[in-house]
Amino acid sequence: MTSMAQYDASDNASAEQSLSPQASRLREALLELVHGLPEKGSRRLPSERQMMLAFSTTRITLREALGQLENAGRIYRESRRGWFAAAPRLRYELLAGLPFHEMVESQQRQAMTHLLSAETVAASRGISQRLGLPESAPVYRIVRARAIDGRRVLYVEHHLRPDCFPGILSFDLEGMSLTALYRQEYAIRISRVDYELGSTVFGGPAGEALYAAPGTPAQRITRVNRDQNGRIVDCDDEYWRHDAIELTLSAVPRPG
Amino acid sequence: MTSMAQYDASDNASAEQSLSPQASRLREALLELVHGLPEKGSRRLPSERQMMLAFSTTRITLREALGQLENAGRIYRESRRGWFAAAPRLRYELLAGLPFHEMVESQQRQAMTHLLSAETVAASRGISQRLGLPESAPVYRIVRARAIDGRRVLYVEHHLRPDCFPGILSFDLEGMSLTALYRQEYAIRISRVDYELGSTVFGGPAGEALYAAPGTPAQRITRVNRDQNGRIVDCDDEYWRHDAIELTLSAVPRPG
DNA sequence: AAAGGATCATGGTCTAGTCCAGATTAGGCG
DNA sequence: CGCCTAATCTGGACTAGACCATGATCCTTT
Repeated sequence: MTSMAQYDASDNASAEQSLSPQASRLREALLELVHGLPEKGSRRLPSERQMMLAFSTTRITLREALGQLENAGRIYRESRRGWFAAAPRLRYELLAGLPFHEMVESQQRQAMTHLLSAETVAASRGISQRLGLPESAPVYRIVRARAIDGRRVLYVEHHLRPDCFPGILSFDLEGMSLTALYRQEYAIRISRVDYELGSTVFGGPAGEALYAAPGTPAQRITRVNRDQNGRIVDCDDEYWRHDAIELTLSAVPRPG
Repeated sequence: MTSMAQYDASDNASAEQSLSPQASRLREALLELVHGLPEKGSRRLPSERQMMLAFSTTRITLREALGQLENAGRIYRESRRGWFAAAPRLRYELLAGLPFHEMVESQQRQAMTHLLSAETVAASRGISQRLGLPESAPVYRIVRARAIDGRRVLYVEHHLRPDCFPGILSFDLEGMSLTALYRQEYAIRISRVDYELGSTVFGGPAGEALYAAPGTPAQRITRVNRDQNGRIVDCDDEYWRHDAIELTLSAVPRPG
């Protein structure tokens, strides 16, 4: 209880109390280190070899402790680049329907979008099913990486029905929000969403785009969007660095 | 792509493709092993030492691979007991408002609840804030562990406002759903919920109750419940084995 | 000043062990 | 047949290294 008081600043009394007693010394030391980092500027931890010497342990043991703190979302790593202290989580209100930039900036943080690709592709089986199209039908695919305060935390793949958004690929997809484009250029507004949330790991393009080491935990958020007429217009697959978000949701349960 | 085709049966084209090339051999072999396990009966993997010999590698390397599959939710471990192949995830429809047993049984699986404790305690700071009570005010705390098909996957702590549910601790809290009790005995129905979802790790009572090794990834679901008059009546903290669930949600976004 | 290349540091991967505590199991005893 | 104990097995924790590919940096060359 005492040793873990700072392990998680939040008030969850029951998880995250006393992890294994042996390694706790190391984790505590690491958390102290994390807390000692400046708010602004480099949130980078010393190199593994430095820390290993400083705490007089081995690399394996150190990495074990780092991995647990990574799972807890207190620190993260960029592949082959080092370990960093995690920033406070972004609060992602699922039903607010806010574009990424507005959501981020409303929390006094800086948002940035990188367009990775925007092209017409043949729909995979899963995508075609979700969009209600025949397999291999042409769809627009827009892939973006999004950053908060300079750190890439989200990899998104959008798949759009081309019949709903003809020629959308020629717009400025890096600067504008898709939902704004939908509304302004196509008079389509998202009025129903089906979410699916689950945990996975990074790997492949998503991992590379976010500099995430393979096997790192990730939060998957899949969405199917319908317009005001109930027609499915697009779907998207989001892969978040799991330490970067906290999802919130306020609603009326169905059966009441 | 090819090697990872079976790595995740779902259709996420972009994450989880090619993890590190060296360890991929090991992961593939482990996944084959997992797929070779019987649907019914023991889903247990061989001991680490056996696998290490079978794949002619070291324990450290093997455990690294196991850890990545654990993060991906393909396998899980019970502390000091061994590794097991994960079952398909339970679909948890957040807004369905279904009691645990109904949710589980509607998916042709077997539910079980273990009452760990039910008592009056002084509210911690966080709990009192969430319930709108002064700090250290008495509250009912009900702690339960819940299992699907015999495996404990959920640790829940409920905190109830005693003024809303006088004497509720003397009911059968193991066999009945709380929401059913609320409705039948107190004429209270939950008509608004505030969710908060995030990733953490197991440790402390939650970890022990689920046999989860410390540092294992967990899915936290926190909820504050209001009755038909908008009054906060209780809140709960759920800690799920992250491989055991997939959250779904279908709703109308706010601004449209 | 920009481009290119060489060097160095870092994390990623892996080997080969040891010791320990908790969980399981097989016996033995009442 | 049930209870208890002792032996065994298992994962948890840790030591002490090594090699490699990539990322970062600095320095030269153009």
